[in-house]
Amino acid sequence: MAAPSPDEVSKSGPERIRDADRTRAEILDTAAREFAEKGFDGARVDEIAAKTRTTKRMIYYYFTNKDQLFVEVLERAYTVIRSLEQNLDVDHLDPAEAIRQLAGLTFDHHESHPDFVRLVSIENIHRAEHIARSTALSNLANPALDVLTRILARGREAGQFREDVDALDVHMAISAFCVFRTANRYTFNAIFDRDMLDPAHHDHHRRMVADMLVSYLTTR
Amino acid sequence: MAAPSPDEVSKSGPERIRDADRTRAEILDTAAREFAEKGFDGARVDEIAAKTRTTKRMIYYYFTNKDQLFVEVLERAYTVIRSLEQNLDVDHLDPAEAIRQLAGLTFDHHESHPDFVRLVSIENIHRAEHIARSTALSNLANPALDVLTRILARGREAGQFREDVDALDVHMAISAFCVFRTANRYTFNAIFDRDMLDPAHHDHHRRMVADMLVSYLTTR
DNA sequence: CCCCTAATGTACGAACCAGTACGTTATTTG
DNA sequence: CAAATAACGTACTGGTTCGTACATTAGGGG
Repeated sequence: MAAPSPDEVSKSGPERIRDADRTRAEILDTAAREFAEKGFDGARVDEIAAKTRTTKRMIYYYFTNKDQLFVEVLERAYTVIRSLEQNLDVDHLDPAEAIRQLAGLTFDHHESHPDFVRLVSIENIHRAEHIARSTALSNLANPALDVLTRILARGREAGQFREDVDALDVHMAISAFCVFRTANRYTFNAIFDRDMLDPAHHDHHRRMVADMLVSYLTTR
Repeated sequence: MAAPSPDEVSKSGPERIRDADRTRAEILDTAAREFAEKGFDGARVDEIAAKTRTTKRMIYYYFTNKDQLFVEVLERAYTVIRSLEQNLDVDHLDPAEAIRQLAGLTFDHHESHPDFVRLVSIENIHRAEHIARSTALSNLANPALDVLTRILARGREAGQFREDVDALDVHMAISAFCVFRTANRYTFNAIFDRDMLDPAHHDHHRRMVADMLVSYLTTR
């Protein structure tokens, strides 16, 4: 909004005492970590403030209240995976191989962003009320869906893929697998004594999603 | 513990003014609903008490504190699905068909027990700290795993199933799919405008998990 | 039938926590 | 460089919430 000169502050330092953008971003970062760690109701605004170089007053100055802060945390978290998916170019690949690429990308993202998965879990406990309040999020389509739709169409035309599945079904199946490993890591480990995120299973699981989807799609 | 005469109180009524078992069970029921609804930190002990025919004092009398109450809520929730799985008899079926049965059972349970799925989500946000504190839960094996192990062994012997998957992998994949529909229902609906629990998708999804797993297992 | 204890209710406290009133300083703009 | 405003800090409050001290009663055992 303000600060129209992003060049001369490139190397971050304590030159600028007051920096709205930096303060805002720092709050958002800390809040994301704190919400992911403790849940919405478990997180403390005072604690978030304490872990920032600024004060609680600033949180309310920039974000009005705790709910709105969580809304903007979610907005930023979703933006990351969206931009990642946008860079996916698989139109030149064999449909089956394209599915593998997409599954791999989703797998990698969820594995390397556990906080994102946790934030989504938390938002689901709250019945997505924050997303509903965010025009940015409720109007945000998923670029991966367009990609998927094209892959499926090509696969069907080539006679390779079954006809009774749409892009959302496939996206759901891939997400389910990738989300579960992080979202249910702790109860699964407590009960079955297996850490799904143990590096020992990484390659196997990564191949497993891709194999599952491809074998399913190519079975008629 | 007390109440050694379970016969003459069969038809529930206000005969017995004081009934430890009834009070305890009523608290547990209400607490389960409240925790599932609001999360651990969102749930209020006062609110749970208010929705019971007894008082908050009784909650602390029977459960010591909020954490222990949640522990016992979890214990009861897990017991339900465990006993369900125990009744599964698929040793006489073709391995592929056995997998379908197991997937169907898991699918049905998760669909009809959204509160269980939510409680597990909540417990994962808290890193399974309550399960860890419960000897009953951390020592509770999953009967479905033995069933699965036998199915996989038979499938491999018959040359139908691939060799590089174990029972936990399969259980994970099935659970992931079934859990996701309920656990991520709200964010998925908010963003993609599709209610995964809409009856319109029920049969399709139910067949989908089974097909995915069977096609995956039978592909070498 | 009386006493003892398990079961229950009332009222309260102390800590916590989201949010704000009020005051101050840096930065920008004219 | 002065006035305006954006950015920031301190100290506080009002309501909430887990947990408990204390009082009471029902019901079973002797």
